Formats: sequence, structure tokens, C-alpha cells
Amino acid sequence: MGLPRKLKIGELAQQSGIAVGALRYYESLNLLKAERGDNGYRYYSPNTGHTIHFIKKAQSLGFSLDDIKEVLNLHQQGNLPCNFVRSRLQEKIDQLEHQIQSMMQFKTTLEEYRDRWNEQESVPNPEEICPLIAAVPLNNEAGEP
Amino acid sequence: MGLPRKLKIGELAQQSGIAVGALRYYESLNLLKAERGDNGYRYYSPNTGHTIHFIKKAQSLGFSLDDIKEVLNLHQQGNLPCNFVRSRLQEKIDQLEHQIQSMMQFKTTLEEYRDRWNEQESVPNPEEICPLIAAVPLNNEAGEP
DNA sequence: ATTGACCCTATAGTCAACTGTAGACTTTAT
DNA sequence: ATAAAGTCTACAGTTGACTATAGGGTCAAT
Repeated sequence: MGLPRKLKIGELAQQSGIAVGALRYYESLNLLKAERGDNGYRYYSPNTGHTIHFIKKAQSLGFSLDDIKEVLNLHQQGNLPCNFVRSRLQEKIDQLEHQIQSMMQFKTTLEEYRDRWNEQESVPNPEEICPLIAAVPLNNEAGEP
Repeated sequence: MGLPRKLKIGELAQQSGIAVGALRYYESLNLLKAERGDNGYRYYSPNTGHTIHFIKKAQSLGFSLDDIKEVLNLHQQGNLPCNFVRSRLQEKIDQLEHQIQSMMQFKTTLEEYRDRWNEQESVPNPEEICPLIAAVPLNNEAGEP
């Protein structure tokens, strides 16, 4: 059984579904490390796949690369970043709740507009066919030179 | 009674709460027009305030400046953009509904993580204090040089 | 007449997470 | 031996809605 070989960047990209350029970008942010061969090529430990998996997962949980870097750095320094992660996660949950609330309210507003406009389907005054627009005097409409 | 005077950009900015730079930006996108004095200064019809109000409102309804420009242009060409606006609005509502659904699902996922982690407060194996992090082998952990 | 506040244009920078390009080197396949 | 494919660095470009800066002209008050 061959012990798993180091991966070149293209292979890792293939495996992980992350573009080569993105991998280099992650390295530039210190999210990823790679050994360098004599040719200057990056050689990745196969485990790097797990790190990338973590990055993608954390991203899908709404963490920014900056958040992720913070976590990774804590871990790398031998700290157990659980409390940090936990509190960040709670922050994200609260943010999310807030966003959901505003979006629902917002949607209601939009629906009110839509319904108000739909009521106005048959209209006596051509100026007011679309109330929203009718309420918008364009800037060239008035004023003495 | 003095008929309302044309406004200089700073005055309009003051009145509308939009930064001077933003007003010039809007003009560069053809959302706003202004006469020019001999000095090159912009002079705005007081009605421009209404246009800005419309822009802000439409923005708050989730329309991009590009959307808004489209509507304004239609109006300026003498069209009644109501159907356009209506269908765009319905699109926005649908998008919003979709987003709200994903965000709620997402929030549930986050809460599941949080709860799972909280259960693990007292932990036998120090390697697993934070399961998420424990599952992340950092890239320098393995591999022969 | 001179300060200071305001205005002009044109260009660059911001944020995030990348993608794309140019120019040069290395490896792999034929 | 050569050509294709892969890799390197460094830098520019993308999106949206602006903000900031440099360098200069204009206007109001003292």
C-alpha cells in the first residue's frame, strides 16, 4: 500500500473542487501552507484536503475567510478555539435572525406595493397608472433657467 | 412668495442626506441631471429632491441603481414603466422568499452545531473539546518531506 | 485683498473573494 | 527533441455603491 503522496496544486484543485488560483489566494491569506520543491512548486500534504473541507464548511456556515483564519491561527498556536468559535457562531445566529426579520418585513412591504399597484389596473387618470412612478417628477420638469 | 431657487450640490446634499460625491456619482450613471452655470457648477431643480427620494425608496425596496436607471429611463422616454416595475417587483419578492427560506435553514444548521457543541462541555478527550476544530488537521501535521 | 468655504474634474481606493493575464520556467508525453 | 500541459510570480480586473484625494477654480464675507 503506497502511503499517500504529496499533491501538486492542480491535483489538489481537482480533488477539492477549488480553483488553482483560489488555492494560491488562500495561501496568501495564510489559510493554507505548502512545502516547496526545488522547482518552486507547491507540494501539499493530502491532509490539506481536510483543511479545505473545513474552510468550505465554515464558509457555508457564513464565516468569512478572515473569521476562518482567526480560528485556524488559534488552533495552530495550540489553543482550543472552541469558546471563540462558539461565541462567533452565536453572533452569526443572532445576525441571521435579525436579517431574516428585516427581510420578512421587507417582503411584506414589497407585497403591499405590488397589491396596491394591482388594484389600480383600470385607471381613470393616465398620469397615475403607476403610482410609484407618477410620484417621481424627473429633474428636467421644472424651474426657471 | 419666492418661487423655489435652484440648488447647488451642497445644498441638495444637505437637504437629501446624500453625500455630494454620491450625487455626482448618480449623475455619472445618468440617474440625475443638473443644469450647469457659467462657472461649471451644477444647479438642481428643487424637484430633484423627489427624484432622490424615489431613488432611496427604490433602493430600500431592493432595487439596484441599474434597475432604477432602467425605470427612470423608461419614464423619461415617455413610457409608463408600470408593467416593467411590477414584474421586477414580483421577481424581487420571489428572490426574497427564496433567500429567507435558505437563511432559515441555514440558521437551523448553525443552531444544531451550537447545541451539539454545548453538549460536549465536559470532555474526556482533550483532542475533541471542539469537535469542529478537532476534525481539522492542519496542513503541517503529516507527510514525509 | 485675502481667507475660507464651496465647487469642479479626474483618478484611485474601499470591501470580499476571487479570476484573469503576462511572461518565464518545469515537467510530461510523444 | 519538441510540444503541450502544468507551475511560478506579480499584478490587474471584477462587482456595487460609493468615498477619498489631488490639483485647481469660484464665491461670500471681512
